[in-house]
Amino acid sequence: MAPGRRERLTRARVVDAAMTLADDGGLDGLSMRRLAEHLGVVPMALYRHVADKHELLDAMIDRVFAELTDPVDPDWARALRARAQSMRGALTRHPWAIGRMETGTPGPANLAHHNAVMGCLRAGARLPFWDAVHASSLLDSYVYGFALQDRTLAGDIPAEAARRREVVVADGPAALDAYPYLVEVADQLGRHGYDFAQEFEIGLDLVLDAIRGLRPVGETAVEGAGGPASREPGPAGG
Amino acid sequence: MAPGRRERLTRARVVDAAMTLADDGGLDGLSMRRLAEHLGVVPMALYRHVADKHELLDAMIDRVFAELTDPVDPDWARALRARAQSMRGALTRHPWAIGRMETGTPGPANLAHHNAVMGCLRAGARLPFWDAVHASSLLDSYVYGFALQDRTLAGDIPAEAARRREVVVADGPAALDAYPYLVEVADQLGRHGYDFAQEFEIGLDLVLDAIRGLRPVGETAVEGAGGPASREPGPAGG
DNA sequence: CCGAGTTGTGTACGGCGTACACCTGTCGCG
DNA sequence: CGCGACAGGTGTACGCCGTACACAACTCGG
Repeated sequence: MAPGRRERLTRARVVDAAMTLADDGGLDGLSMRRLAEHLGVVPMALYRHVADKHELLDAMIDRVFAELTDPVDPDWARALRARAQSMRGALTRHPWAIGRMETGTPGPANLAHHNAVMGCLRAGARLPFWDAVHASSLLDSYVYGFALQDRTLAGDIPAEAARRREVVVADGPAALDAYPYLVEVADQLGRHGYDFAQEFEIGLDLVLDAIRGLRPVGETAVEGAGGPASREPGPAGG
Repeated sequence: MAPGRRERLTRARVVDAAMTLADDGGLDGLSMRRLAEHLGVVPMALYRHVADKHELLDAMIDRVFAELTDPVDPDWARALRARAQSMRGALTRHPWAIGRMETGTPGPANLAHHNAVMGCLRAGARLPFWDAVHASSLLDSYVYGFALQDRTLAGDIPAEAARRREVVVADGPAALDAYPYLVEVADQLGRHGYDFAQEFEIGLDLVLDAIRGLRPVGETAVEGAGGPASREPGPAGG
């Protein structure tokens, strides 16, 4: 075997392999020992490159943020839409990430993303500071929340609808009458299917419209719009 | 010691204790062994009342759904608002639940909740079936997503803002220029504080307004509004 | 009072994260 | 070329974890 019969371990290689393992097998399937084996190395070797499992997870999260596209669209709404879509894509590829996106120490890609969103809202949409905060909160909440639901129900929806129906029925003979609206949902979804991507778009449109509604109508331009500058008091006193 | 010198173990008692442990200490702090000790019992005793840890978690989740209030307000928007607020309250009390609300087999309280929401939208707001689905998806996504962010940032916001600023600065001397909008956020939040409850209300209003916008204006009543009945094709062929 | 079934116990196994001491391969420098 | 230092990989070990399995003790209908 030539010089270095095995590729030297790197922090990057460790994080890469960890993401691969998590992508198929979930976070439960990711153990330091399995990760080490996957890399052809003894478990403790990993600790030369990450402080502990927690730090590894933080690094993985920032990798997810790093996958987000950075659109240059001058239309702020289109740019936000692209960011939201790219976030949903990343969270669909890495469902294990959802519960931890805003946990732990934020990495640089995380910071860059949130900075860019605020930039869209402040400089692009010309929103006053606190309106931009509200908009950012609403948008993030929607995207994260949607991904959260998407994640679990992402499988075969007609089958899942049928299964849910079984659950309801198992609850007792009168259950079908107790949950009439759920029965309708199960029936319709079973019949017509359900496209998460399209559902996401519909909600995203509603959210973006709501953000548009924050803009003072007839606003034209000028005034501190080029950069950050607060103009109003906070929403409350903490 | 009288008959049964120690209260008999019950599934309910097990789930209760598990929620207490999870409420302070998070899911990581909840182990079958600690739970058993907390109940003054040997670990394996728990397995007479829950099949395994997974089933225990499912039961805990349905307990969270069971905490939701069931408002009787005839105004559908007020009812939805109350439900959303009560969901946020429950998720704030039990932050460990957020990532698992829609995972695993849904329990009866879960079913009842979603059935009630669809009921509000179909019978109350008189939305066509697919609009009700969109509205439900949007509302749930917002509430879950908000809770997800709330959970991690729930601490002392000014301190957190300062910490974030440190993180940014640590990134390099030019970082403050690289993330101007984040710096603004950190400064403003540090100065004025941040009230999650109020932020939630603001976003919730926007979401409810958006849902109101789904209603055909001038709609008056009648037609299948009293109960489920599909009127349109699905959003896509899934 | 007894026998059966339910409920709690003891022991044990394999897997986990990781502390700590050790070996080894690599490279700068004389 | 030789060697010393040091970063990077290893081996062993500890204390947790979830839980399978066989057994003991309590409860209760007959």
